[in-house]
Amino acid sequence: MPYDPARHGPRRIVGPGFHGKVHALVKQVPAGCVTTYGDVAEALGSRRVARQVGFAMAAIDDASVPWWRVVAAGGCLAARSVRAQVRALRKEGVVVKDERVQEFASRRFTFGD
DNA sequence: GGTTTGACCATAA
DNA sequence: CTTATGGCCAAAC
Repeated sequence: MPYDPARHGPRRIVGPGFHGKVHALVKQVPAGCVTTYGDVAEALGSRRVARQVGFAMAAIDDASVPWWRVVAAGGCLAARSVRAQVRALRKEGVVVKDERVQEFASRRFTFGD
């Protein structure tokens, strides 16, 4: 039985601890730049929580978090709606080709480094 | 409180 | 290039 908001209530937009941190970091990414799940994970402590970062992104149901600036390692797009992500990125001047961010290295945004 | 599930990543073959 | 595998862990159920 899938999740039914009508009966189980709304999902937490800004979840506890982990989600909150992920969202906060993603909001720090300036327009025209991209970051990776791994980088966000590393900023949170371990690269290995990259999955959870993705999970946190999936929980986003709000436009306040620029989720489209988060891509997979190597500049690959891995969002659920790659189409929408490409559109959003190109709108900000990011060149995307074949689900790959061009000039990824220079467009990459790092948090603590 | 155990099981399932994920928008991942690095490594190996 | 592809496929397989292990790892890690929060949140949902």
